[in-house]
Amino acid sequence: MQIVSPLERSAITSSDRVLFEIQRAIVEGNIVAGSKISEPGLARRFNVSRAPLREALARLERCHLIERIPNAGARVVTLSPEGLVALYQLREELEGLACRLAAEQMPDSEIDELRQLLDKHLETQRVREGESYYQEAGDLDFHYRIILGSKNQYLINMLCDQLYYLVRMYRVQMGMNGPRVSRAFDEHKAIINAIANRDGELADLLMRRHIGASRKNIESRLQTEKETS
Amino acid sequence: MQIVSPLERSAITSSDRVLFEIQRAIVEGNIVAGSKISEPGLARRFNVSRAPLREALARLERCHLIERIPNAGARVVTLSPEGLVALYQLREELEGLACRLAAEQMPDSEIDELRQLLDKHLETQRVREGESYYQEAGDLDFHYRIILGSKNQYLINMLCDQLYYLVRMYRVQMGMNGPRVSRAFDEHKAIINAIANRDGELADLLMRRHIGASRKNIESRLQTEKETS
DNA sequence: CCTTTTTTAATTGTCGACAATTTAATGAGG
DNA sequence: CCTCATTAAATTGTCGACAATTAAAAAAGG
Repeated sequence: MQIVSPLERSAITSSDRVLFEIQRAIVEGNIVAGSKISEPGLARRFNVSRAPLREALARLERCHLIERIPNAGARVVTLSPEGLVALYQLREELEGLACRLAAEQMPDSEIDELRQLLDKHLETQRVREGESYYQEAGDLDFHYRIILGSKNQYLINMLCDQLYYLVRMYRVQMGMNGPRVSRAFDEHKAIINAIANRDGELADLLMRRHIGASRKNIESRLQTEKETS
Repeated sequence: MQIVSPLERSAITSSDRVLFEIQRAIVEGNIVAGSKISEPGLARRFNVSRAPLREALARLERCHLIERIPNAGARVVTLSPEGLVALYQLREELEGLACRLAAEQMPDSEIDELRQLLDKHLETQRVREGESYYQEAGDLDFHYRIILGSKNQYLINMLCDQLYYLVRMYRVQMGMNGPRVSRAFDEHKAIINAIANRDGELADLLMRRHIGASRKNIESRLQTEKETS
């Protein structure tokens, strides 16, 4: 089960291909956070000219995975507690809104699909105890579908095509798994129930809490990491 | 009083320059909504090669001012009631959040400045009765400052560097001015008062209403335009 | 030995040309 | 006359090279 973003569906051009490869490398830490990016270096490494590479860099900047300074170059972002808080503040609002809209817009068929998917993930989760990769994939799948269910193109673009790469980066690079998994499943269930009941207000509230809990979970990791340094 | 976005501060490279020119042309309708974009054509028109032009196009896509299809080209976005609603749904959430954060984060000095600015705008408004350009500039200035006051970099980037160009495009192309102006000033006053009182919750609520009213105002214009066609 | 200036190297931004793909035009067939 | 296939034109994507700017290294001065 690959974690594939909506954008990644179709890698048409060679600029797309290199974008996805670099994106993954940054998220997974193969290109380390905070390091400087060399255009000629990356171009050689991924066997493309600088033209498509620069286009990819522009799109990486949009996801906040790199920061560019004119005439000076680009750096991979550095993860920080402040950045994490800022990111999750936004997620709470946006995904709360997504839930409210999804409660109005999602057709019953999509809701059923999402329910089935939750059950399926729960089973594979039991089998593959402790493999955080599958947990993350399942969680992302859940959130993606609700966001898409909002049918708001700007909301979808912001979350799925921009912020979620950073969310994954925070999770992956601080090894998100741990004891919160089973609780997350229950929370997901409650959210989808609220959406099925067309109770947007409740779905909104539950999603905000859900993300808030998730944030605190990562925050504690960032804290312990800080203490041991 | 030019309407200058935070990004526009410094047009370092020639790609920046052409970006701002095209951005303005699209927002003001000099490049008509829905029209196809010709890379060679624009390159000649703005006296640059296609390399910086394409970089500018990539950044225009990020503000949702154009839509690109791989190997097919780019089109200027078309304005629609659905798009407007989706855009303002997001603004309500995001600027509501901005107010809540600003109530915590803005130093008193910034709040005072904003108050003075409001008064100044009110005066120049009385003098230049009916000039919608100054109204818009004043309104944008107000919203920008609150967003910046939130100190949340992702929020700032999304609103000021991405969505606000589209907001302006909707406003400019349907001639926003009209009878809402004086009421907007009162609403602005109430919001800044709530922030000064460090009442984030109230500021949040007031901003949501303020934007909701603004949305309905534009919606009615889009409606009448539809009826006369 | 440290600071400042000059020189060098490297990197970024821009250009023009070519290759690949798509769109438009042309022609053949029904 | 319309539809489909083929060809031609135009547009997009990619490449390598040059110009401009910035960062690093070396040299001069205190």
